[in-house]
Amino acid sequence: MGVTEKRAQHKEEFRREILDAARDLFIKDGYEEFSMRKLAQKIDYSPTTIYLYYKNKDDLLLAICEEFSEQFFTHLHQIRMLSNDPLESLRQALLYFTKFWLGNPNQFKVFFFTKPNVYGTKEEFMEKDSMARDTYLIFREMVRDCIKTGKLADIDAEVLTHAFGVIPHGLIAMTFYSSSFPRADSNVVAQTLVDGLLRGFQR
Amino acid sequence: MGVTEKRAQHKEEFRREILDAARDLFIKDGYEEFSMRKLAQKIDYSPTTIYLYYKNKDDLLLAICEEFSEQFFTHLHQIRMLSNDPLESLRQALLYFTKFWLGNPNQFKVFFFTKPNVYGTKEEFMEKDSMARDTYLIFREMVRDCIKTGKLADIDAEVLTHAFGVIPHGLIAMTFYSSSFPRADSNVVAQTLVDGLLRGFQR
DNA sequence: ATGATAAATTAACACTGTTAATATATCAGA
DNA sequence: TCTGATATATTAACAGTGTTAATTTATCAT
Repeated sequence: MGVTEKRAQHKEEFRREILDAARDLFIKDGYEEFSMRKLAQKIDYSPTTIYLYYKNKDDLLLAICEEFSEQFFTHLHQIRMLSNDPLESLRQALLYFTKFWLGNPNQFKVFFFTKPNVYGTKEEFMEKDSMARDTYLIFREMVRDCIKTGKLADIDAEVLTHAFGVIPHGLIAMTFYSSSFPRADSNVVAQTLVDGLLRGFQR
Repeated sequence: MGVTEKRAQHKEEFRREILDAARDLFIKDGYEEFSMRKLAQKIDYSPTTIYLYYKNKDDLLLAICEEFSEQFFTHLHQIRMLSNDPLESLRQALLYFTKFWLGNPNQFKVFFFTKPNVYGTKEEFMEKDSMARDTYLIFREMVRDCIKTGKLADIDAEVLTHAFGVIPHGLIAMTFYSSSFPRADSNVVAQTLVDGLLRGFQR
């Protein structure tokens, strides 16, 4: 192995090391606690060193998001394959997301509440290849499956996808951000909402 | 008028002046741009002067929230009085919130996405008298109206209130925070969601 | 005019993400 | 092994945040 290759490999290893530390810090101490300086301290390097491996904070957060998106995609894929009832698949997908994010609030925060958004604009998200985009696309396909097979009302698929997305999104956002406002048990509300909405859109 | 009263009055006037400037800065330049230092500059005082009139940033934000909550409460009250159909009232209330917040994203942000929450914990919110609490209570009452009159399924009122709250909440949060992800027209989705959910919960 | 009180200010602290300039380590070729 | 180049890491700095303590300035009754 040439020296340039060895260098490249080492660089890749270090990138991973930083990413792992970042994910740990993120999950353990939370989004609010995360900072480049704290990450630097954790990996025993100066804060600026990180910038040699990741363009900036967003770049690092994006890498974390992509890791999780891979999980999402794989899971949705399985759900879709395992059942012949597209309505049941969609229900499971919705409950999967709510359950996952209820258990990983910080991950939810990076994903949806980073300013500016880690995935850029709506257009950039759709143009650039990413696991997050693939996840969105397969989710939309699951909604389309329901419409095509006549399980759901023939409403515009984009609208319906968006509408269903609101459920886990709103629920988690409410649970973790709007903690002042009275709330019932999140899991119960999730079940109720998913059931209610699927019933409401059935034709 | 005694001098102490004049002083007190002046103090109250100044509090208002700060509040007005704060609201302006907030609505115009947005939540992210708002800072105590910028507010101070706007009213031509030093940053620390504000602290003589408001305990801290949260205290100031709370005051803004209460102003808006008064609007909410009044509006919900009207809606409830004007119609005999509780289901229609609830529908209007939900659309009112979505519409209001779509037009006032920054207000939504203070309300639900301030860390720590301006209204404190769930318990503090329910114990302490506030316009926000009154708004929540009347909204819950509207949900109860629907259940009592048999318009909605007999599900726990807290759960149902929470579930309905998720709709405007999730929709706005998605629109303004998760701007990377593909979205259909927010107003269309709002209509679709409210209709769908009300249908799903009808008995 | 003096002394007390109220009001406003300056200085400071401990943070944040990020850049430019600088120092240190690594390694190929002479 | 010494030199020069390159890659890597560090320090110093900027402009910003909310907030507190100490200090100055203004107001007003005696």
